[in-house]
Amino acid sequence: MEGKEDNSLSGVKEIARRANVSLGTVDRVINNRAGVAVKTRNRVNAIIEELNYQPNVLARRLALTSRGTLRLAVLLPDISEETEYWKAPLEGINKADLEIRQYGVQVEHYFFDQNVQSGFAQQVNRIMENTPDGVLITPTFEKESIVLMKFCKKKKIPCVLMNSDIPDQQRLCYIGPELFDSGYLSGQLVHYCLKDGQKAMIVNIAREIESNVAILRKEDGFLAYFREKLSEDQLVHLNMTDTGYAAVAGRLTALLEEHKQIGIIYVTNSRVSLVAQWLESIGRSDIVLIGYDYLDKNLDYLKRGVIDFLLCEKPQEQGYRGVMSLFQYLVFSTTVQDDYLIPIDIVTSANYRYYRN
Amino acid sequence: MEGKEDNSLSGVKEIARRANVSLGTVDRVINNRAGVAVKTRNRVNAIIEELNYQPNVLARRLALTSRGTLRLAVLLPDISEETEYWKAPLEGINKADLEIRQYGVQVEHYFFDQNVQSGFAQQVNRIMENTPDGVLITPTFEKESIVLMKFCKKKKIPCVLMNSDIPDQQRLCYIGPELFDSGYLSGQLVHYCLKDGQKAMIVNIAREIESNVAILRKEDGFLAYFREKLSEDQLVHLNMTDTGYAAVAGRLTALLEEHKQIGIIYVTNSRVSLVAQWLESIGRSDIVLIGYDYLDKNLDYLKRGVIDFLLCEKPQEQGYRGVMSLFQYLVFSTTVQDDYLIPIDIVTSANYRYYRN
DNA sequence: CTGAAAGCGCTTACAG
DNA sequence: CTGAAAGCGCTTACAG
Repeated sequence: MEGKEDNSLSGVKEIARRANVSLGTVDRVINNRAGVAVKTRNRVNAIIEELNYQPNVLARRLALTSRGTLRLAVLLPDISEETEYWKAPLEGINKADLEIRQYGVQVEHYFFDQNVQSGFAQQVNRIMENTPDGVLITPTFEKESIVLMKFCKKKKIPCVLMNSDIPDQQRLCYIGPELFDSGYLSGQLVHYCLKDGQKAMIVNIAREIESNVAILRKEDGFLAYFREKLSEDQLVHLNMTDTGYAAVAGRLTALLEEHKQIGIIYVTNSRVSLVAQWLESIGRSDIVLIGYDYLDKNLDYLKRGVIDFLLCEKPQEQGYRGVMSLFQYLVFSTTVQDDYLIPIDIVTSANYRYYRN
Repeated sequence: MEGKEDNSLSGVKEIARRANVSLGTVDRVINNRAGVAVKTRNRVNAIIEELNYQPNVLARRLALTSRGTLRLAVLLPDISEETEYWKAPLEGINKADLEIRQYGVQVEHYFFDQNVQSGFAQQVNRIMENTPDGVLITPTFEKESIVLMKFCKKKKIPCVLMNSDIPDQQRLCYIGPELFDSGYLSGQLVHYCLKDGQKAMIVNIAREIESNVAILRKEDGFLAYFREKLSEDQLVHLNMTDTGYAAVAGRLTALLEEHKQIGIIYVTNSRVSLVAQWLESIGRSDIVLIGYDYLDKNLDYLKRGVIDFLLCEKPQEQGYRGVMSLFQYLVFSTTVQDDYLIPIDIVTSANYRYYRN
C-alpha cells in the first residue's frame, strides 16, 4: 500500500506543482504543443505517467467553447417517395447533432438525388469549397466519392463512409453492414425454410443493377451459400431494371407459371414490398418472402405475414455512429478509429416491435 | 426576422443581465431552489422562456465536481462456471462506469450466488445500510427485491430493474427483453423449420423451474404460438431439474426413442449447450436446435452447425443502459424514464460475428 | 522557453 | 430574499 498524500490538488494543477512549472507549460506538454524545453517536457511527462493522468474532457471542452465551432459535412441521399429509407440515417445524424451541439459542433447537410450523378458531383464540390472539419458520406457514386476522399486526405480532414464501403482509400472508418454476409445469411434462412422439392428465387429490383455494389455483394453472398450447401439448380434468378409494379408483377407471374415449385423468394433490397403486393394479390402468402429494411410499408406486410423475414442494418445507428465517430476523433482525438460492422438483424412479426429505431 | 443583438453574453449571465439580478438568483430559479421572491422568479422565468435557454451540461457537471460523488449500487449474480452469462452485463456496467467516472459517479458492486437466497437478502441489506444515490438490480428473488424496491421508494432513490421485471412496484424503469415474445418468436422459428410430419420438443433445464419467472414466461409465449398456428400434438415437453449432463443426455435419449419424429428442439435458456453436446455425441446435428445466449460454449456449437439459432438479448447493453439511465436521471434529471425493451436478436452462424458485445 | 491571468458556463457557500 | 466572489479543470492569448 502506498501512502496516498493528502492531494488537495489534482489534474493539471497537481502536475504543475510537482514539476514545478506553470499550468501553461503543463498544457503545452499534454497537448503536444511546441515551445517546451526537452528537459522540462520529459519531467512533466514522467509525472503524467506516474499519476496516470487522464484529462477531464468536460473541462477541456468547456474551455474550448470560446474557440470556433467544428463543422461536420454530411452527404447523403435525400428522402423521396422512392427512398424513404434515407429518413432513418438522417434521424440518427440529427440525434447525434443534438447531443454534440452543446460541445460546439455543427452539422451541415448536403443532399443529392440518387438518380442524378451530376448532382452528387455538385455537392461534392460544395463540400470541398466549404472545407469542413470532418466529412461523413454515403458513397453512392464511386468516382466522385474518391475525388472527395482524396481531397480530405490532402487536407487531413477525417472522412467516414457509411452504408457501403470503398476500401483502399484513406478514410477514417467505414460504418455499415458486411454485405456479403447479409446475402449469405439470407441463403441460410432460405435453407431452413425450404421444404422438400421446392425451389427458391432471387430477385434484384433496381434501375442500375450492374453498378449497384450493394446488390452485387449481397447476391455474391447468397450464391456462395447456395453453392456451398444447396445447389444452383434449386435457384431461379430475376433482374428487374423496370421498377414499376406492373412490370414486376408481370414478370413474376410468368416466372411462377414456369417454376411452380418456387416456395421462397429473396429480394435483395427494400423493394421487397413490390413482391409482397403481388404475392398478396394472387393470394400466395404461403410463399416465404425475405427482403430488406425496416420501412413502414414493409412492416405492414411483415405483420400480415406476407413478408416473413426482413433483414435490417440499423440505418439510424449508422448515421448516429458516423457523426459520433467524427466527433470523437476531432474532439477527443481518440486514436485509430476502427470500422464498425453493423449487425444484420433478422426481423420477423414476432420481434419487430423491439427494433423500432 | 428579429434583429439579433450583439450578444457577447449568453447563458446565465445574459439572463442575469436582462433580469437585472445576480447569477445566484438566476441559478436558484433555474434549479427550482427556494429563496426567491415570486416576482423575481417570474421575471427570470419569462426571460428563460424567451431565450429558450438550455443549460450547458458540461459546465453544470464541472461545477458540481467539487460536490460529493454520486454512488450507484449494482446488484447482480456473480460469475461462476455455471453462470458465465453474467460476465456480459457486468462488462456493460463497467463500460458505463468508465464513461461516467469523470463526472463524479461511482459504481459499487454487490454480487450474490444465484442458488443462495439468503445471500441475496444479505446483499440487499448491505445496500440499504449504505443508502446509495441510485440502485440497479437483477431481481432474481422476488421477495427480497420488493423489500429493496420499497426502501428505495421511501428514500426516493431511483431503482432500475434489469434482465427480468417486477412490474407494479415503484421502479424507475425496466431494461430487458419481453420474455413472452422471446418464446413466441421461438415458436415462429420452429414453424419455419418444421418439415412435414415432424415434431418439436421444448426443454427446460434449471434447478427451480417452477419459480423461474424467465423460463415460465418464455414457455408461455412458445405455447401461445403453438396453439395459434400449429398444434400441441406436435410438441413434446421435457423439464430437467437435474442439470448434469448425464441426466440430461439420458432423458433425451429415451424421449427421442419414443418420439422418432422429433426434428427440432427448443431449449429455453443458455443450457442449450448440454443438448448440443448430446446431439453431437449421437451424430444427430440434423436436428434443428434453438437456444439462448451468446456464450463461448454456445457459439462453438453454433459455428459447427449443431446449434442453429441462438436468441440473444444484449446482456452488455442491458448493464450499460441500466447504469446510464440512473446516471441520466440523477445528473441531468431527465424526466420520466421509459422502460427499454431490449431487442431479441436472432443469431446464426452467418451473422454472429456482428453481435460480439 | 515559461508564467500569470482571464475565461469557458454553471454552482455554491457566505455575507448581508 | 439577494449579490459578490470563488471555484470546477482545462486552455489561451499575452507578456516576458
